[in-house]
Amino acid sequence: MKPTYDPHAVEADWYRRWEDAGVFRPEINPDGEPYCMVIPPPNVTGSLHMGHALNHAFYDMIVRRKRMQGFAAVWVPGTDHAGIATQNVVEKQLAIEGLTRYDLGRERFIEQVWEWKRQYGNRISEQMRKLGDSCDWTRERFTMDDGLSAAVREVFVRLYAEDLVYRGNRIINWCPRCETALAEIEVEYEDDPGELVHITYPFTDGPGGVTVATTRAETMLGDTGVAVHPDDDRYAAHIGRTVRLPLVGRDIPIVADDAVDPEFGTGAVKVTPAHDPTDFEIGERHGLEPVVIFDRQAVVTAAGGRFEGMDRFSARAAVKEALAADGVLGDVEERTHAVGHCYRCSTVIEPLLSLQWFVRVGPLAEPAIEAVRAGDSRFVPQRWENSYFHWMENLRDWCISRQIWWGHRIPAWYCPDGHVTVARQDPSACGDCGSTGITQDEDVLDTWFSSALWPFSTLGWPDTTADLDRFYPNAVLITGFDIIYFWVARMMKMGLHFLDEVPFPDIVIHGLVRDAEGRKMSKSIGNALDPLDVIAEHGADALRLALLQAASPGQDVPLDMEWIVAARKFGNKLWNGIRFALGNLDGRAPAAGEYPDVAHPVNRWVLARLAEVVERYDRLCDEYRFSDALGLLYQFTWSEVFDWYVEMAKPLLGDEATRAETQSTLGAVLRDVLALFHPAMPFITEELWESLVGEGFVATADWPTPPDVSSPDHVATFMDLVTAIRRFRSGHGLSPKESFEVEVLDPEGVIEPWWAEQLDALASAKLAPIGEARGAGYTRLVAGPVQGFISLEGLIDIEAEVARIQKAISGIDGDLAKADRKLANPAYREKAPAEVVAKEEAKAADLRARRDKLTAQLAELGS
RNA sequence: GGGGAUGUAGCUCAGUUGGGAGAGCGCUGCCCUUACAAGGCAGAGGUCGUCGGUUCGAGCCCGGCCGUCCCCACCA
Repeated sequence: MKPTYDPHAVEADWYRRWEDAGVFRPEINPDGEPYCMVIPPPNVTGSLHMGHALNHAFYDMIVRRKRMQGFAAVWVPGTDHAGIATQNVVEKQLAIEGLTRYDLGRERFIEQVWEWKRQYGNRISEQMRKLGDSCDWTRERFTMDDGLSAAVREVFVRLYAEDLVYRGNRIINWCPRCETALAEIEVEYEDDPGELVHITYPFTDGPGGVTVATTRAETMLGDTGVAVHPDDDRYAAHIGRTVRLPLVGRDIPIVADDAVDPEFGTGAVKVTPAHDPTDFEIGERHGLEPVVIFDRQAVVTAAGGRFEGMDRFSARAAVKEALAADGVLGDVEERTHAVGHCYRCSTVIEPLLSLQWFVRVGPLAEPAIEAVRAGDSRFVPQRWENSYFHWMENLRDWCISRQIWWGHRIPAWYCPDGHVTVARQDPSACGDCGSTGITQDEDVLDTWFSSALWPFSTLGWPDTTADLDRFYPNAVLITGFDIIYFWVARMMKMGLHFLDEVPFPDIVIHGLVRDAEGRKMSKSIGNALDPLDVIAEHGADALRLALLQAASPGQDVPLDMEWIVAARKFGNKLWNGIRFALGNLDGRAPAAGEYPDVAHPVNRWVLARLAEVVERYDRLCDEYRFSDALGLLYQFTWSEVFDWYVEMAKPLLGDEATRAETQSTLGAVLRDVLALFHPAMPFITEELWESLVGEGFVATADWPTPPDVSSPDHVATFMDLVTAIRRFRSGHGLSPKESFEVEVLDPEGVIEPWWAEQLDALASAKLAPIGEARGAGYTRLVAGPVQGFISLEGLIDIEAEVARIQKAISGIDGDLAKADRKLANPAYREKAPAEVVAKEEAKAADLRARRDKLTAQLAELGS
């Protein structure tokens, strides 16, 4: 074995070996309880980023542990066709050749996208292999494959039959660049600078007029009314009158509507039903006709008269200019306001009246809310439930049609008479009138429509498959809070509606990966760490461990290269710890699950600690507290196993009487450490397992369940003495090589023969038993059950010793004062539990005794 | 305008039934002790944002204030 851990060498080959052996298939534990997780499907165009790395680290931590625990555990991988995103990528590629998708036509364009998918679509799965993600690739799915497309169609048809899917003319969010409708949630609002423009609309039946305020002057071309609040005294007299729309010349009525806020602007609102959701509703209530003035690229149409052909921003300037020329333009004040942007391309959204398909979400949301209230699904951390409830209770219907080509085409056909046929199989004639002149809806479904079915469509639904039967509901879903609404809520709705069961009982929410300064990692800031670069430099194990340790439940994850370097150093530590063991074991470590019967206190101590650690580690993992779990294991491994146990094992290995049991103990402990770390650091642990255990994969080894060994309590006393001696040495600048004689008083008979050998090895100190406490000329090291004294003869630095003791005294004074104050309080004695009081009394007595001894010592030192 | 999170060591963060303040990194000193200098040993460093309340006892529970961040909402 090489003396330095090299992640590249270690990570090169294991993935293939695991996959070849079928380790990642649930069939490897044929009798195990099912435990299924489905991956949040990455976009097929995607490349692995830190968010994936974090999410996958959680998933893999869970699935690898469950597999070792004997579950028929499976992590189902797959990718999402990502409608708009993928279409954009391919369109950009075409643009290089000077082509648009219209040049190719629908059929050839889609074929082009499939071609792209064939060529680049498995990039991300290759990257996942580098991360070590233990997915069952034999079950890999794609949201546009035949099975999932069938599921999509089945759901659409059934929802339509139940009147939960409908087609309607509504104001939707339109992206003029993508040329498609978007759902509410796909719009990102930002506070952008803008201006509030005042325009006066003159009365048609007399002098004067009404002044309205707007941030979108150009939409006045589509105004068909002016609205005021019914209780607004300023306008009460004008309700029912008409004004003449400047530039256009249309006569439009003044109506009264509750939706108007009298406090805002002038209290009078121009109403543009075709281009504003609120205005649309006002228009419906008052019979104001919508006038559409923008086309699909947000260019003014013929309805805009002389402004036809201008895009909306040019039109805004031109309209203002024209209004000013007409003398009806009033104050223009600067004002920031929330402007919607497309979440895919950031283009400013245009609210537009158009005919779209919608999901009626109210009836679907109810059971999904109830399921979380009833605890059928729980969020971890729980506080996300509030957001979930708030969201679900305020849903608007979900616009699911998209005017793009890449996606599941809506299975609806129209005949010349306006009948709609929705069918599982492509029909050849209208379902109502039998007309054969039918045409299919041009639109495709929102990508999230298919994502919502993912927990069961991947398992074969609507067919009744063995996998569906076994693996639905899934065990747990892990995701970032940013897609709770996009995805989690919708899976809940669809899962409950079509399978009558929540898709997963546990929903674990994690944060975003941020840089060392706490900024969101993004390509534009240039602060994004590329997981593949990190893996290339430090290995996937280091990346995974760093992410898992840094990720407190539900919190954002600040990630600095230093964390990764530290994690890699831990890998090196592990590597060398095993190297030591291999040099000292005669054969291999005991097989998984085997523990030696041990007699020596040091060996018993480490096994007892191991048992405690495993128990706590398991509990933390079951609560999805991986950061705490790994922190615990890391601490145990480095500080206790390596820093203490391995050092204490050295003399034991050299002694014929203790050699064999110490070899077994060391082997068993390190073997279990490897197993416990495996879900977090799969590669290095597998490599080391091969050397140390030499049998099977750690990936399929039994999860450690160490025996309940009673812990010898005087090992801790011994460790205290060692530390005290080292501290004394360090405080006096004494060489580590210079041997000490430590005189020990042992009234309780705690000291055993092994102390002498160990003390020599760990602290270069010799034990000299004494009958009574030393006084003048000595200094006291420890004052527990065992007291240790060192002769000050020949000790140069008396001053340092005085300082050391004084510091110790002042430290004790603080604690003692606090304890005394507490004990002097009658209310405390009365109300605090007896054991707490007793503990406090013992503490005070101990502090007092130590203080007295130190004071006496100080006197003896002549100060 | 609602809702949520957060404020603990120089930095990033733990601290879950309220009962003697922790980790990692950084920093200081000593040490190349044959598993590991990507290491070992020892150490310094905190009025737990602030004010008040509950309690025998508060980093933890309650309220006010200050700071930072996020989400939601039809401010035209």
